[in-house]
Amino acid sequence: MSGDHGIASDLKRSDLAGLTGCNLETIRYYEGVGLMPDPPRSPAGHRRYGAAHVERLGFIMRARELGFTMEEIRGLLSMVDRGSHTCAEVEKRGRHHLEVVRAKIMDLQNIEAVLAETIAKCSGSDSPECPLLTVLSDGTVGETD
Amino acid sequence: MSGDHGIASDLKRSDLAGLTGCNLETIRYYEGVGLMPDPPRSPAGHRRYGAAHVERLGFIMRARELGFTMEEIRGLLSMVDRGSHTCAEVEKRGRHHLEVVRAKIMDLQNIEAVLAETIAKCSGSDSPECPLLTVLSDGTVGETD
DNA sequence: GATAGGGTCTGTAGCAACTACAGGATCAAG
DNA sequence: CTTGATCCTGTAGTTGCTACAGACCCTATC
Repeated sequence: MSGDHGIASDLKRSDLAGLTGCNLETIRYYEGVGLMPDPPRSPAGHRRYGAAHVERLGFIMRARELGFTMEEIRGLLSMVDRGSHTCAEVEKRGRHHLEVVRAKIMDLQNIEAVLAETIAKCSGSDSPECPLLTVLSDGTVGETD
Repeated sequence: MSGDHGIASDLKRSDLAGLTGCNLETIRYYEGVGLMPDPPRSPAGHRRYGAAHVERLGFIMRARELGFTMEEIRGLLSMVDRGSHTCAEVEKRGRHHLEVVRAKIMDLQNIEAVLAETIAKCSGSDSPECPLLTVLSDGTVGETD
């Protein structure tokens, strides 16, 4: 029981990438912008990662998958790093992000409705007349005559 | 009846921006990337726009509002410019874009579901225990015990 | 006619969030 | 000991703009 017992230690950058599914270069990028800590180096200067890095990168990747921005992730991580996080604060940020996601969904649903409605009127013929081009040219949506 | 009869001619860049709602700098950007043609210039080199520019910029802006990429818009515009467009081809591209939009909506809806479900379990207390942090740390979604 | 203030011109840098090189050092296998 | 894979660094490219700096120019007022 001396801390690391061989689960994941002394990993190269490619190992970390392989384990997490993260792009190799992205790891370096995350280090550069301060989301990932600068890892210890081998005598020759090669990065060596441990289990903590795997976890932290996993956290970042899952947060990205949920659409959190880098700034939001930076905020969450620094709270956790300082040990100053509370469920209330995390929930607040999560709810804010949820609002953003819902707003994006609504934007896209509006787009989808206009596109679907317009395309439905397309003849699919070789004529240059096209409802979609009309919408783009005139901004006339959903006007049948 | 000599072509332009004063509806919109000899516009400055700021006029075009004001008429269309487009950002001033964005107009120059669209010219730079070839979506908008290089306009005629006044003797001093200032851009002068006409009704055709207003229309084309409107087309571009409406296409952007519908989420078309610059490349897609470039394609649509060059078809129209060449007069080689058919409703069938435009519809095809529209349908492709619609698929992309729908895929984005589904991605976001997945995110929304995970976020909403997770946040619903938050206590909102000052405890450091937080379902959202757990999901981000472990990737455990929707597992109650 | 001079001047003050705006608008316009160009080129360039910045944003998010990566991704992809180039050119060199190093490691691991045979 | 050599070869090829991997690693290192720095930098440029991506998408779609936006914003600035520093130099012009235009218009109105006195």
